[in-house]
Amino acid sequence: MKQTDTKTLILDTAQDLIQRLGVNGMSYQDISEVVGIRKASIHTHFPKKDDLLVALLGRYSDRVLRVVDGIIATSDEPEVKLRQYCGLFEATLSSGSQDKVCLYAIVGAELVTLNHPLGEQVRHFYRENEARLLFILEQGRATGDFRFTGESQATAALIFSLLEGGMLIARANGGIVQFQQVVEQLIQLLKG
Amino acid sequence: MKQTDTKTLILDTAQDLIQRLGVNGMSYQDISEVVGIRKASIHTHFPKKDDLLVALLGRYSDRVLRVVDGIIATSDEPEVKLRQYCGLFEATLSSGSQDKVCLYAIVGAELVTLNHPLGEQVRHFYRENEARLLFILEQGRATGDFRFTGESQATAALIFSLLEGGMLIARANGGIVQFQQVVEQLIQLLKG
DNA sequence: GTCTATAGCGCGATAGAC
DNA sequence: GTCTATCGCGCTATAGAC
Repeated sequence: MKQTDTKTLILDTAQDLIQRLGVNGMSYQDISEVVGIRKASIHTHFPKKDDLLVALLGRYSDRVLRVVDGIIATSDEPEVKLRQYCGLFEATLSSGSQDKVCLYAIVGAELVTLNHPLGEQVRHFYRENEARLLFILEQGRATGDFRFTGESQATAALIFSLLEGGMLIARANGGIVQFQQVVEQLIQLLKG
Repeated sequence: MKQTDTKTLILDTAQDLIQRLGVNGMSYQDISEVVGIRKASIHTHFPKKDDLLVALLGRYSDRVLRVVDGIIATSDEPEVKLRQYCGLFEATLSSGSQDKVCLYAIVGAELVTLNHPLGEQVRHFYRENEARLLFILEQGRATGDFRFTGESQATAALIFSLLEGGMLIARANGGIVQFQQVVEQLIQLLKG
């Protein structure tokens, strides 16, 4: 297994910084100070900042969706699957440096300032997550775990909006405890 | 009634720009091009950028909370009040320039990059909104309009997170129609 | 692949004329 | 109150030595 090469170190650092400061709040200089190389050297690995962002968003999306697919593939009850899915977001909120939110929550807020194809990557991540939530919800309705009325698709969008927004709100006010309570309340509402 | 003086024009323009681009994506130069004065002239009204931001966040918060208090003060059913509250966010999404979200959603995403006392203003806005949602929810439980189980406080945080996050998600994917469907689904869940 | 050095630009902010 | 002009800074990005 390859050790953490410089390219990976740059991506890891950039991800941490963006999850706290946003794309427009992070610079190559910030990365260089953490990684321990000069900012000019970063351009060797990612010539343009957009090159770095494309790679970073792709890696993050791939990782998350792979884990989510793993959760869905289990034989656990739908409620357990949903709790595990929400747990991914909760883990992000408390991992590594403080004040971190989902990468795609903060990048989504900066959507209008992004160049192609970054906006499309954001849309793709949102759609893929909602599709997986839809699957869990319909499975839960079939088993009787969930008893809510209305459209499953709208409920999937509701949950995803809630999780992404919840991280931003919790970071500013209430912290991880409030986030956990919100998730628990969501489960209660879905169980009717 | 005083005409739209330059100071108000600057605030209006800055608000529109920030709701689309964020604080770190908007500049005095951007404002000057819309208002039609030189960027140096903006410093006459708001010497530092933070001065402008403090004034803007204060004005926005005051306006929203005043409207919300008006909604609460009516004799409408709690469900109607909640729909009107959510309607405020929906109206923002489709008002003026496209791709706008709640000012405090995008500023909240940039929270870590803000200087004092901007972070505290963000927290205040979130708390005040959750408090008003809590009032509506408990009134709805008392009247029987809402039949959900669990904590009202967590549910208030849930709704607020959902609305702020929903605007960001809807702007990127799904648009105002999805936002409306999510709100409708929320009401369904609360009515049990 | 990393370094030094620098170009070129946009930013917030200030000085001083009108 | 608005203007022109400019400062100083941080940013992305590039050139060229090692």
